[in-house]
Order: sequence, then structure tokens, then C-alpha cells
Amino acid sequence: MPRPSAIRNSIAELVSRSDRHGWTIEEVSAALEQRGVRADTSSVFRGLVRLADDGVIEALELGDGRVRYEARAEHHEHISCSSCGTVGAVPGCLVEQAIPSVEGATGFRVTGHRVHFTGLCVQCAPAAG
Amino acid sequence: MPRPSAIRNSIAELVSRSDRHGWTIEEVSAALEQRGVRADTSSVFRGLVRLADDGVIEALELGDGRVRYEARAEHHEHISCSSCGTVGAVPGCLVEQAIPSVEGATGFRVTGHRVHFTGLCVQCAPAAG
DNA sequence: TTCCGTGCAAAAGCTTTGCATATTG
DNA sequence: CAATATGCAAAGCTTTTGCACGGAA
Repeated sequence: MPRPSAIRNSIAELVSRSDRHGWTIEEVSAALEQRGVRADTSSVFRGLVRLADDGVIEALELGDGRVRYEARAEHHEHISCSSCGTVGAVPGCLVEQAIPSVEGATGFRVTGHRVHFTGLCVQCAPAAG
Repeated sequence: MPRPSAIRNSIAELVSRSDRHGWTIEEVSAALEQRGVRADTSSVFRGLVRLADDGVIEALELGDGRVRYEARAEHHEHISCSSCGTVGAVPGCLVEQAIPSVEGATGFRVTGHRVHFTGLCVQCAPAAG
């Protein structure tokens, strides 16, 4: 039996059991600390990479140059608030059926896709008008 | 009349008149050098930022942590080859009509979106099987 | 003893900025 | 002279990696 990893286990519980999407390494670190788990960034990083490799969580990129992680779940897209940064999930897939035409138009063989909406979340929309 | 900028002009001609998409700063620098224009990375960077501010070109992000630029044009999505990095354009918009339902499902007010396909380009697809 | 997890510190890869110089109007 | 462009070098940010230590099997 492999040696238990306190930090990695905490990360797994945190990220994988939360409905929050798109955790950054920093956010995970902060959340762990709030739970009384102090962990170095490198340990959090390694934990996340490992969990992603193991298929427990998955990595994503929302265009701000920071890697994000979230519970592995059914396919969905993402939407992030340009004001506060909150990341939400957009259920379902909006482009799946368009893949054949994309392949026809580009000549590429499509192996994956990512749809990312930006906007204002419920909290920020009123304030911004 | 503002002082002319040799480098910025070269960048504008290069990026804005090419049908190539998603130029990285490094790629722009290399292309300039091939044309006999030697320019420091910072100058290329500033030129690109300025041109983007002026609306001549636009910036985009394809999830690899590098900022990319391309001619400002009609709305289109992108597809990049996971083997050689080539970036192509996917004409039209695949999610525009889905925005109302996205807003309904998420509560966000949608202000923008980005669709990014990944796959294998014509050159790389055969080699990869 | 042999792994494996962790912290600390440092390297890396890009982007961005500061500063001094040069060039144009 | 005043304003802008440019090069060079260095700062910043986040992600990664190297090393050494310590605990578990």
C-alpha cells in the first residue's frame, strides 16, 4: 500500500467534492490553509498534477495564464466573471455536432475543444450596470 | 504628424496582411528578422500592444500561456494543431445562438466567448495515424 | 532499507517595465 | 525643444524542478 499523502488527500477532497470550478493553485493553497492544512506551493502543484494524472481531477486553462483544476465530471464548458473571477459551469456541449463541418472547413482532424464564455456573474452584473 | 515607427509598421504589415492566425511574439520577431528587420522583443511587444490598442490587430490566448496576435477580422474561432502548433481559423460562430440559454443556465450576463478546437492539421494527421 | 511526500530555494519561460539613447517633427 | 521609438537589462508572475530530509512500509 502506498504511503498516504495528507496534502494530496486534502486536495482531492477539496477539489473533487466541491462544486466550485476552475481552482487555481493559489486558491487551493488558500483553501487548504483555511482548513488548517499548511502546504507549500510546490506540494500543492505536485498534488494537483498527480491527481490529474490519476484522472481524479482535470486541468483547464481559461486564458489568464493560470492553470486551473476541477473535479472530473461530465463534459461541460466554462464561464468566468470578468469582474470577480468566479468560474461557473455551462452544462452540456454546444459544439459537438459542429465538429464534422469544422473538420471540413479546416482540414484538421478535431480531437478536442474548449468553449469559454466571459461575462458578469449574478453578484457583479447589477453593480456594473 | 506622429513620428514613424519602422518596427511597428513592419509588424502591422506582417500580421495584418497575412492570413496566418495566432502569431506569437516570438514568431513575429522571427518573421521580421527574415525580412531584414531586427527588433528587440520588447519593441515587438510594445508594437503589438499598441496595434491591438489601436484596433489594427487583436490579441488572443490559446491556452498555452503565450499571447497571440492576428489581423482584426470578422468573428471566427480557432483551431490549433497539437503536433506542430499551427493555428487555423474556423469561420463563423458556433455558439452565438446559444448565449440566451447559457445566460439562463448560469445566471451570468454573457459578454464574450471563445471557442478553441484542438486537433491535427493536414500535415500532421497522416503521420500520427 | 527503500520509497515517497514535503518544504525550501532556485530555475525556467514569457511578459512587462525602467532607463538611457536616438531620432523625428 | 518636445515627443516618440528602440535597445538592453532587469523585474515580475506563475509554473516547474532540484535537493535534502523525514516518515512509512
